Amino acid sequence: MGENLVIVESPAKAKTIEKFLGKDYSVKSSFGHIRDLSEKKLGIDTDNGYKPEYLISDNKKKVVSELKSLVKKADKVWLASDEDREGEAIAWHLKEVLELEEARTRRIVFHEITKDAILEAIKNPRDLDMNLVMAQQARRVLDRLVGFELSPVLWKKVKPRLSAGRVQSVAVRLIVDREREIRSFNSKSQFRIEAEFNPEGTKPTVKVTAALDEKFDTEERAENILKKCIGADFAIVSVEEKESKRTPPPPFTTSTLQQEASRKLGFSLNQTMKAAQNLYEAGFITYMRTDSTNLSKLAIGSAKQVITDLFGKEYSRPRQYATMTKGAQEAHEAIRPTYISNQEVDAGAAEKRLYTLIWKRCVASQMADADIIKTEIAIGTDRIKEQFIARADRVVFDGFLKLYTESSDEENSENSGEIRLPELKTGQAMYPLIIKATERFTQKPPRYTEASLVKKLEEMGIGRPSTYAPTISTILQRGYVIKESRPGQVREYRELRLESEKITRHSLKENWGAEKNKLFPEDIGILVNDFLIENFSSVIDYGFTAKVEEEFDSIAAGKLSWNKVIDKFYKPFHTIVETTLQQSRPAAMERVLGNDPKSGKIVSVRMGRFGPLAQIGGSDDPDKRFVSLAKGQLIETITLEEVLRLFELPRNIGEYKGSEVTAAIGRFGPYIRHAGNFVSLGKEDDPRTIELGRAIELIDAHQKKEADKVLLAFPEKGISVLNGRYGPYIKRGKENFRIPKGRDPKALTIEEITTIIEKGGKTKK
DNA sequence: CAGTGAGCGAGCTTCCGCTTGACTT
Repeated sequence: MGENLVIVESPAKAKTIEKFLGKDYSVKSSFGHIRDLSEKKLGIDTDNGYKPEYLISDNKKKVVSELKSLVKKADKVWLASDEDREGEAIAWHLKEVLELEEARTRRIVFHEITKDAILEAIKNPRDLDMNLVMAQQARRVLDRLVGFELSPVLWKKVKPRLSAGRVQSVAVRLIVDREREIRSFNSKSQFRIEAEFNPEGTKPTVKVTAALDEKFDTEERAENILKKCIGADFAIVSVEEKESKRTPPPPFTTSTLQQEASRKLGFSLNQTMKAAQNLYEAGFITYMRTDSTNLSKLAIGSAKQVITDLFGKEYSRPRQYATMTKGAQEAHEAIRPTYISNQEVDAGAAEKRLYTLIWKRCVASQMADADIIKTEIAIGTDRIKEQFIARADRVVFDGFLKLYTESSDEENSENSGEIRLPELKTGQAMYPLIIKATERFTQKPPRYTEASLVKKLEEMGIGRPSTYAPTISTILQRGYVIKESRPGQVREYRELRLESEKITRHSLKENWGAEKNKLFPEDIGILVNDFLIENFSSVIDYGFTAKVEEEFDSIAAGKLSWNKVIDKFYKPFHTIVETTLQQSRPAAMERVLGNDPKSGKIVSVRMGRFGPLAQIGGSDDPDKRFVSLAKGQLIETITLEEVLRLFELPRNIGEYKGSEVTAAIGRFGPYIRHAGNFVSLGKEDDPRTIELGRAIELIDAHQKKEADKVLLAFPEKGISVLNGRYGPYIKRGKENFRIPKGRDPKALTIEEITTIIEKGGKTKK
C-alpha cells in the first residue's frame, strides 16, 4: 500500500495514472458522484435555505467503504476529480464523506492523462473551490426542484409516469416546434434553368454544365427565356479563377463524434457511446465524454510523426483548436486514439469502425489545409441579359482531404464530388446541346435525427456530453417522440427542354419527403409540451438554461450566494405549480372534426387513457364508438375522412370452419383474426379490401407454419416444446422455460420436462 | 401482443450529471 491515495472519477483513468506515479501512490476511482439527493423524495428543505439532504446510494456504498479503509492507511489523500463544476463537487463530497482532514488532503487537477501533466499537477496542489462547489449545488437543486415539481403536475393533469425537466422538455419542444414549422411551411416551386454546352474546338463528347443564377417563378417566364435561346449564339464572357483553402475540422468531442458516427456509420447515439466506452476501457482512446477539442502536446507531436511517415512532411501541420461551444468546461482532451501510431485496433466490428473514424478525424486535424482553385465561367448570349455560370473546384493540393471529409446533414449535397472543367478561354464559342428549365420545390425544414438534435442542444448550451444520449433515450421512452423511417410521396414536376431548336414540355415524377431514422413528435409529447408552455413558459423557454448558467457562473465567481439564486427562482415557480394544480383542467387536446355522414353523430378526437382515440357520438351517447388512431396520425392534424376510414375496421369478412374471420389494424400492423389466432398481413394485402378466399389461404398457411414450430405436445398438462426465435424452449401456459444445454429437445419426456420446470429455468416472458 | 376509453382509489411514477457494472434475450 502506497503512502499516497489519489482519487479520480474513472477506473480506467486510475489504472493509467497509477502507472505514471510509481509505488508510493495508490490510485482509486470514485466511479463518478458518490452521493446525491434521495431518489424518492425531494430531498431539499425549501423552508430552510434549500438545504440539500445527500445520501450515499446503494450502489456506491461498497466504493465508499473501500475508499474509507484506504484513507485510513494513507498519509496523504489527493482529490483528482475533473476540473469542472461537477468534478469540484465530487471532490468536496469525497472530503465530507471520507472525513478528510485539511492537513493531509490535497486537490489537484489535470486536463490530459500524460505523465508530465500528472506530475505537474502533483507539484501544484490547491484548495477546494467552495464557490464552484456551491455553483454545482445550485445546479443540482434547481434541476431537482424543476423535475420533481413539474412531473407530479403532469401525473395529475395528464397521465402518470410522465416527466418534465430543464433539459428533456426543451428537447421535446424543439421537435414539436420543428414539426409545426414543417406543417405550416408552404413549398413554392421555381424553375431553374440549366444548360449543357459543347465548347468550340473540343470533341463532341465534352460537356460543360452551367446554370442561370436567377430562378423563375412561373413556367411562362422560364419558357420565355428558352424561347429567346432558340438559335442563339453563346460564348464565354469571362473565366475567373480564385485560390481558396479548406481547413480540417477539429478532433472529435462527444457531440461531433455522435453526429459523424450517425452520418457515416449509421450508428444510433447509444451504439456510438457503447462502442466508445469499450474502446476507452480497452485503453484505445481517450475519454469519450468531453466538450473539448484540445489535444495534448504529446498527441500533437505523435500525430506529426505519423503524418510525416505516412504522407510526407508537407502534409503535416500541427495545430490546436479553440472550443467554440457555449458553456464548455473542457475538463478533458478531445476524443483521440491513445496511441496515434495505431491505425487499427483489435476489437469488435463496431468498435473497429468507430476507432478508424476517430483516428482519421484526429490525424486529419493535424494535417495541412487543402489548396483548391475555384473556377467560375460565365457563358452569355446577346439574346438574354442573364448568364449561364459553370463552377468547378480543382484540388491543387489535397492536404487533409487525403484522409478525411466531414459529412453534412443536408440530404442532397450534389456538389460533393470534384467537377473538372476543360481548358476554356474568354470569347470561345459554346454550342448548347440542351437547355432545360426544371421545376424545383423549396425544401421544408428538416426533421431532427438523434444526432442533429444533440448538435442543436449543444449549440444552445443545454445538456452535457454525459447526458446527450440518455436524454434522447428518455424522451423516446416516455413516448413523447418516436424515432422511425417514413416513406416519401411521389410528386410531379414540370420540365421544359430546348433541344435541336425545339421546346418540348415534360411531366416527370420524383420521390419526395422520405424520412430515415428521424424524430417525430407523438400526441402525448405535443400535449405535454403545450401544457408546459401554457403554464410554465419561463422554464421551457429556450433561453432558460443560458440564463441560469449565467447565475451559476456568478456563484462560482463568488458574486452571488447559491441559495439566494434558488430562492429567486423557486418562490414564483412554486406559486405557479400550486395554482396550476388547483385551477387548470386535465389536458386532452380534444378536437371536434364534424359529423358522421351515416349517423349524423359528432366525430371527435382526443387523448384517452391508453392513447389518442377517435370517437363517434357525444360523451352522453350510450352507443358511442371508439377507435385508436393509427401510427403516424396526430390529433392535431387528422382529418374527418381519415377518422371515418379508421372506423371501417375491424371488418367482418365471413366465416371459416365455424368461426368468424375479421380484419383489422393493430399495434403491429394489419392482421386477420380467426378462432383466437392472429395472422399478420403483408404489403400485398389491405385489411379494408381483403376477401374471404385470400384470408383462408393465409390462415391455412399460418396454421401449417405454427404446427411446424411444435416439437412435442402434452395437451393434457398444457405443456409443449416449441421452436422459437432463440431456439427450442418449453412452454406451460404463458410461462416459458429454457432447456438445459446438450439435451435433444425432441427426446424429452414429460417427467424430464416437469423437473426442468420445477428447477425453474425461467426465461423472461 | 392484435384491447381498452370507467370505477372505490392504495401506492407508485419524476429531475440532471458524474461514473460503470450485472444482467437476460
